[in-house]
Amino acid sequence: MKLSKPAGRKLPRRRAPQGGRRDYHHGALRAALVAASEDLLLEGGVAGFTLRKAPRRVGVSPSAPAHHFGDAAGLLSEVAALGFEAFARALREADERGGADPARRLREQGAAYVAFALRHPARFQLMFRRDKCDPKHEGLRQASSKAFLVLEGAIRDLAGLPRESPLTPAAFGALLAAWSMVHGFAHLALDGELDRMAGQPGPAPGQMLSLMLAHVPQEI
Amino acid sequence: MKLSKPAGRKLPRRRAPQGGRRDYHHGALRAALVAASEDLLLEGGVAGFTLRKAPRRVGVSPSAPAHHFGDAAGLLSEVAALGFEAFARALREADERGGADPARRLREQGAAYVAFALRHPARFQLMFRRDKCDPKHEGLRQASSKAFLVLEGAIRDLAGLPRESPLTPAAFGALLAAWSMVHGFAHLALDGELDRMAGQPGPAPGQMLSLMLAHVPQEI
DNA sequence: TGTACATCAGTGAACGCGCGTTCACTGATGTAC
DNA sequence: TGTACATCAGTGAACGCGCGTTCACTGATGTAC
Repeated sequence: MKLSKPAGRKLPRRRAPQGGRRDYHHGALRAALVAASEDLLLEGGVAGFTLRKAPRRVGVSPSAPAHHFGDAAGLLSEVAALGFEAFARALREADERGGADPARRLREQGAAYVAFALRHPARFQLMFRRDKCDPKHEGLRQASSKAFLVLEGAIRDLAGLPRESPLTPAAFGALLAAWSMVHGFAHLALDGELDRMAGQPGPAPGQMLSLMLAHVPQEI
Repeated sequence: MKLSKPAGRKLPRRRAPQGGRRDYHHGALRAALVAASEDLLLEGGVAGFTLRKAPRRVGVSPSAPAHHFGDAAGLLSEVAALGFEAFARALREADERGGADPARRLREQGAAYVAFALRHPARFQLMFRRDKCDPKHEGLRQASSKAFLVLEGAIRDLAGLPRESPLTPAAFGALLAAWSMVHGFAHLALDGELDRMAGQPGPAPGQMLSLMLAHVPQEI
């Protein structure tokens, strides 16, 4: 029988806000579940996440997450939204590093895009797996559109278009080219295709990115 | 109790090679399992495939696939290898449509790359999920490298490099830019990002591709 | 041409596992008076 | 300031399910003599 629990391995599972007292209430369970989910994603990708593992990691019962998030999509949407917030921040910082030159801003954003994907592969993977998320999650929708607007801003300035006007077809093409390029590079790198290519004589993976970024649109 | 099977719903599960006789031996089980797996991938993506569903579809016992493929990775590797064969064929045909102009060949390949991904989303998804495949599968290795060489060929001709020489850094950058661009576009399209973008005023998804392909490297 | 036997191809019941979800419950917290 | 009570937050056992894998088995096929 496997019904008895493994003895003596109980980690202190809740924070004790004052002194050593154990609380029935966790106090910050919502945030703790999000953090645990990020760890799970990092370790096993989207497929490695389950709605049981996250509470287990926090030391809480399997039914606890339902209280805060409903189901898996609810929890993952929260994680993805936080990912997009950080992503948008990274893109904005890169954009500022580009100074007054829109072409340089675009290249800096491209480098930051790939860097984010490689530094946070789990977040990145999840962020573009909307099928795992709740399409009605407002925070996710807003955060992702925030990130997109940073890219669109640089394209707009490169094309000399004012903020409100619709994009011209040429500007649209440049936006798609830039976005697709860095997005594809990130995927190829994460899927191991670039390592496989590096078996042949050629530049090291680290140099590949800057060689490619030379082809980000310079003018519109 | 659920032990009894649903009555009267047994499809004829094996081919009867001569007349109506039912064989104990399937005759073409290997191919049938591969075909069933492709259907499963199409319906539910990589996550929708299981090693039990494929034989169930063919009308064969759950332990049958082990005989031919060992495990899930073995079966999926076969599917991925066939996918890469078809992919390489599509790229080669596109390359030929480009005639004597290497830049045009590259653009045609780009269009074919995306078209293949959108027409065979399940195959495409699996082909770049090597974690689901057996890294030692020889057919898969060869088929994928065959596809890659079609792309490399056009880049080489665009740069005026002979077949055997290593790629120059500039040629490498162009190769990465072209590949990443179409690969990223395919992913963005399959993940629904382009549809989401199409909510705003802008070109229709069908036009997006050709607007982007204008940015495929034209010279090296 | 016939027969014995090895090998091949597939069966089907059984295993233990982790999953998502449900359910009646209980301990802690906040609020009204 | 004290008390009653509603609400909130989390428990833990139980459910039915589909999964991958194992196992002894058996029917069909191919080969040697």
